[in-house]
Amino acid sequence: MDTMKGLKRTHYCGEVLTAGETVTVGGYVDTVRDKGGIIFIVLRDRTGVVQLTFNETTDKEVFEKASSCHSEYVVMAKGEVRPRESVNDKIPTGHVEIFVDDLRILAKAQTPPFEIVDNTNTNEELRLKYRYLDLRRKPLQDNIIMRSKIAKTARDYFYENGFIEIETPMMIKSTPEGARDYLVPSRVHQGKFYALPQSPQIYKQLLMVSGFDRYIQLARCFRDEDLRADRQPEFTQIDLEMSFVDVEDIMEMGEGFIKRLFNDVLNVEIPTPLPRLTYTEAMNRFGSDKPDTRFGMEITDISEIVKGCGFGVFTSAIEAGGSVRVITAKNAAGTLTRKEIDKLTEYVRGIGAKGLAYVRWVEDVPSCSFAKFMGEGELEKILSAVGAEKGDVVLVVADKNSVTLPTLGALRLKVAKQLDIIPAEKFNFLWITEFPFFEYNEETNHWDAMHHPFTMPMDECLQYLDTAPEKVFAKAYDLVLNGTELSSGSIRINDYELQQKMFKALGLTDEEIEAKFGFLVEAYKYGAAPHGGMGIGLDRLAMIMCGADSLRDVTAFPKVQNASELMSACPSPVDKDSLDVLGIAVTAKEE
RNA sequence: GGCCCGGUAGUUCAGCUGGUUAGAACGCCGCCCUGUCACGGCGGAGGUCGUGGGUUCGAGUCCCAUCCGGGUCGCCA
Repeated sequence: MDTMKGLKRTHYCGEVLTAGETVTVGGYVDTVRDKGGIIFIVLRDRTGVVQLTFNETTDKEVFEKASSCHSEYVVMAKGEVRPRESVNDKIPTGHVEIFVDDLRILAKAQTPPFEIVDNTNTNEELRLKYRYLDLRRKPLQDNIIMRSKIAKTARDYFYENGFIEIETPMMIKSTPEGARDYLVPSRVHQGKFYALPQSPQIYKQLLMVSGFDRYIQLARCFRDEDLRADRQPEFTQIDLEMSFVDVEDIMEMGEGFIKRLFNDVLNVEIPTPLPRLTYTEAMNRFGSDKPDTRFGMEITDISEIVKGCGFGVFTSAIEAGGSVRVITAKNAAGTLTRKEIDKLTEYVRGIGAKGLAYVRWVEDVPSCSFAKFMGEGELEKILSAVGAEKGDVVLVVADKNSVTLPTLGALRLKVAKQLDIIPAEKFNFLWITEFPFFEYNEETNHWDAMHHPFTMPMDECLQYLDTAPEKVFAKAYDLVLNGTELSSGSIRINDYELQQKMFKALGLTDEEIEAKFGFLVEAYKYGAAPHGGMGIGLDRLAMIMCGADSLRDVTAFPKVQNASELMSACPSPVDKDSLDVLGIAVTAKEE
């Protein structure tokens, strides 16, 4: 093994080099092409690749060393840049090569368990076990580098707008509401626990009480809930809070950031102001509070048309206060065969609907699952109301609104994916505004806060707080990108009396308020400017900007579905002494 | 916790209604080759078929259980 004594790197592999200069590069051996009397080594670092050339007759010793190199060896090479005899147009450095006169093998490498190539189809499980090798691959390196650019742009933008970066604690008081907390046992206070923050919510509000006015943090957040492709148990939020502001001010700041970010990082122009939908409109048109607006297939309410028809499933849903709604999949009759529609029916049953009616218009006479209940001309009326034509498939759900809308919303996405009508290159941003403040919990029979309990109701709704919770809407706004919830924010209650009233409306007793949020409500007694903020999901933002399908592709060391990390095999048991110190006994079955 | 999909050389896969010695490609090893760049040529090694049971004369293949991974529903104020 060699040392790098006497060598100092002068260039990265991906840099465009000028013929004639002498350069020193370092990197990983990508491929060795041994032609006999001449050897080509492709050297790779995070910036790209460059070809090293060795000639047997020029320097036997260097040549021998080159021939002993294998994939993934770590080497440094010094030599003269020369134009190539045959140019490779496929790579940026393809017109030159480095004719090496000093080669150092700094580290040998075992053959990796999978090839380090850009387009791998190696099982992700194996790649995650050897994550450090997977991260050598260019697509992942590019993602991680783009994520870094996003973080830098966030800091640049918010610093320029007068924000102050402040770190809030990672070990905080557990407030067992919403998502499950990750708990950290205390050695000093046996039997007591810290929680890892689900977000810095309370602390950033307190920073406003303290008068910092504008706060920003790239905040690590933790939620002990099951994973999804777009959900990791630990994640990062671009978390901000501002004082002396109302809804418009924060949305404006958020939009400015998005515009700047996409321009700086992707060179994409995002037109502002971003489109807005109220929550109610989003639900009615798209069946979702995070609609993907890159395609149409909006929901139509046909209750008025079918309310007198002979189909009991429709009429009874309407009579019970629900509705009959449809989505129309254009030119889908070919893809959505009877068999496929049966699958969709199974799917909607799985998410709470009782069934799925359909019209599949493939022949001159549409085939309709409820045709025998339709009177003269009724089906035609429905089809014309929803703008259906030959070749289309109309999917119908009848139920209470809390079922029809989300079901059709989910169906809309599923069908669009099946039909492959979602344009991948679009970035459709959308604000969702005017969220209902309360959500009726049918299990507990009381009203829960839909956002969090510190959210300010809209000014004109304050009068209904005691009398009609369903009429209260919140100063809350979500930012949606291509059907993914990117950001969530609100104006907070800065008035002590009002906060007390909200807690009461949510059914919290004085004791509960004191135990959970005592220090926070106490703080508001000492005066706080009107304030609000938002938290932008950095991981999801990076995922979409990289065109990745999973957060794992933009997270250096991600967790898998059961929340373990395959490389280090955590979580793991700890020895008995460690538990004894904490006063903890494990009663659950060991894995 | 429920449902669906997957697990066969280092990797990606094939392997029929159960039937000789489980194949291919890439990778790896050896030899040859002075302009390759998906280098090429010749030769070679490499398999507890995720694991444990069961059915059978015989199991990669059928059955049961279990582990691991992915997706999804629940969950995510």
